[in-house]
Amino acid sequence: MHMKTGVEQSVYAILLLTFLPEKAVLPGDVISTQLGGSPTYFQKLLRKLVSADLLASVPGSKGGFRLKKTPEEIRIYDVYVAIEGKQSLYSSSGIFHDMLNLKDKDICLLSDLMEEAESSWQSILKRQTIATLTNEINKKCPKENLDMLKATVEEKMVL
Amino acid sequence: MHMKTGVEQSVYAILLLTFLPEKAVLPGDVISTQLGGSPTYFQKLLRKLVSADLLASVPGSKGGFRLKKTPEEIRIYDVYVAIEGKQSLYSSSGIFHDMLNLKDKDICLLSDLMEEAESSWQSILKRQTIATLTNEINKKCPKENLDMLKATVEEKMVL
DNA sequence: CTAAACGTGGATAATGATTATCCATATTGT
DNA sequence: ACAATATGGATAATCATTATCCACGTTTAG
Repeated sequence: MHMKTGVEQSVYAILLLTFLPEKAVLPGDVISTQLGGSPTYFQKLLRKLVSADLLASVPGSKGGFRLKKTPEEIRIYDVYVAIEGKQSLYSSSGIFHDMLNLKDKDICLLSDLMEEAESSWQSILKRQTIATLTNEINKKCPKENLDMLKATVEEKMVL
Repeated sequence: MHMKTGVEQSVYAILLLTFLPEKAVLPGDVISTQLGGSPTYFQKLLRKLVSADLLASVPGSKGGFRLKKTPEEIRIYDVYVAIEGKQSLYSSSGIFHDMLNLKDKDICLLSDLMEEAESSWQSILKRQTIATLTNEINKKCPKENLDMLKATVEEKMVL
């Protein structure tokens, strides 16, 4: 049981896009080379973020991706759902049914507990947004490195 | 990201063992046929539960498994850890480091949030024990089926 | 109007984790 | 001694995740 690395990659990709000025756009290749993952898989991730309405995409030459919502509106939970889907962490395999020879196939002793645990987990992920992460960047990393990153984004962006 | 089915199987295996009288023991094969999983894999699961000190095992003819703790002492969380291990749901892939060219490889914007979410999730799983599940059995399943299960256990147990 | 740069979508392969099987060994009861 | 059982290791099968490739549509530049 482990969270997909795609969630982390997506969060940082979105973070990168927060440095774009209004209406500018960043090509997928630039994003993936900056973050260092596989370029083709990154396109798939970005695609999911577009489907989830977190990013907007512009096709064609001078195309790329930009935020569709403000950093304040994008919760970490939204990114998680965009990549992992809405399926819950736990789902009964029907073993309780087998053990007791029950007629009702959906009875499960654990489901209530697991749902409660998961929603407790989710509530934390709903509390923080991309905006809160950008605030923490300054505390966690030297200004120098951050400025270098911003410079790269401004250099590579289009429009 | 999905919980292993082994966790659910283990919980129900333990539940089954709560029906054993003191000092009696149930062979692994009986457990797996009653729950309907793969027998050999079930042995592996039971093994992990023994290592985690939740079950005691008796080798040899007339051997098998029994609880090593009372149902009140076995938290769902303990079963989870026994099967899935102590590794956390999230672990940074170091992508933040790559993105910003940092020297310190362990900086990650998400780790605090994820740890908080996970510990919130765990706290729910620590609240309920096998004993609380046995209490709920009576509400969720007809007495008839439960009695049949208990009869089977008494028939198949040894010692 | 053509070419180049980009995103889209589908098919499919590579990788890795989980589940399952097999076998040799040790231990206990009859 | 033999049968039944747990143990532990090696390994295979299965499945989800990650990665690659290619054909296609759209936009911009020349």
